[in-house]
Amino acid sequence: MPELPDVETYKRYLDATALHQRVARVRIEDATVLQDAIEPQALAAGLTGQQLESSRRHGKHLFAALDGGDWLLMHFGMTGRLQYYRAHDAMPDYTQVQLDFDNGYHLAYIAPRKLGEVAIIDDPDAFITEQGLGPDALGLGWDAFAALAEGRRGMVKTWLMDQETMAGIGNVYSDEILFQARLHPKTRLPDLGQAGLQQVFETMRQVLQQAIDVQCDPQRMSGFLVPHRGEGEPCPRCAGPIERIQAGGRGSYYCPRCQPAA
DNA sequence: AGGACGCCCTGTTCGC
DNA sequence: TGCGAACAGGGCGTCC
Repeated sequence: MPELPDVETYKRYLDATALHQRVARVRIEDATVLQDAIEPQALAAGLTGQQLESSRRHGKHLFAALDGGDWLLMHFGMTGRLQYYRAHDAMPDYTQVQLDFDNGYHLAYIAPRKLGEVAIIDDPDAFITEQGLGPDALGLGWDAFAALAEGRRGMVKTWLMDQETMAGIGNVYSDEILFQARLHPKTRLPDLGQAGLQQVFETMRQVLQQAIDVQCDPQRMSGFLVPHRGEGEPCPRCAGPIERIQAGGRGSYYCPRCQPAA
């Protein structure tokens, strides 16, 4: 479930571990995550001899600048993550792509369900435009957020999750935002009103920032629905049973007491 | 435009 | 105990 807060946490992890070391070798254990965007040989050639100089995140995408000018692109699908580890430790299970640095350390891109993407691109901004990604959800101000809602009549949940509207929010955090804003998962945008929309905006910012602050550790997310995503789990507000319904084609967890239908 | 649905992908969980 | 179905969910495509 790597969404914006998770990928931001990965970014900080990468920044704290893997920058400014020369890539001595690239291991491609399984090319599925290259998604036909790049040939394995081209990925290896593009990374070997390079250093990761810096990184930036847009929504759920992470980009690392190479000193040669290109960028390493990483998307994590639903199970992807990074692990930086010592020379003699075992390669983590489900490592798909790994960078071996000249200091002996490794950076593993791990994705058990292979739904992510690893590639090399020359320009993140062009990539964002080509993919049709909207602005990063955490970089949005109120005016821009309100403008994105204009004319939209669908569910708030699917709107928040639509990466072309804004980038970064997925199923888990859209549920969380609606839970904390006390809105039913099927609430529609026109039913919000100006005050309701503002409430969603403020809750969105708060939820994303708080998740980042605790490095997405569910055990530290007090008051969050995240650690209670399961039918019959106790609601963190009222202790009533959490329910699951389909909304926007995804399983959606919510508290029927705290989030009554409008 | 919006929404339901299927597919990709595979480890884990659950029901019989 | 074992086996298959359901589920997890980001992203994409299709159809109504």
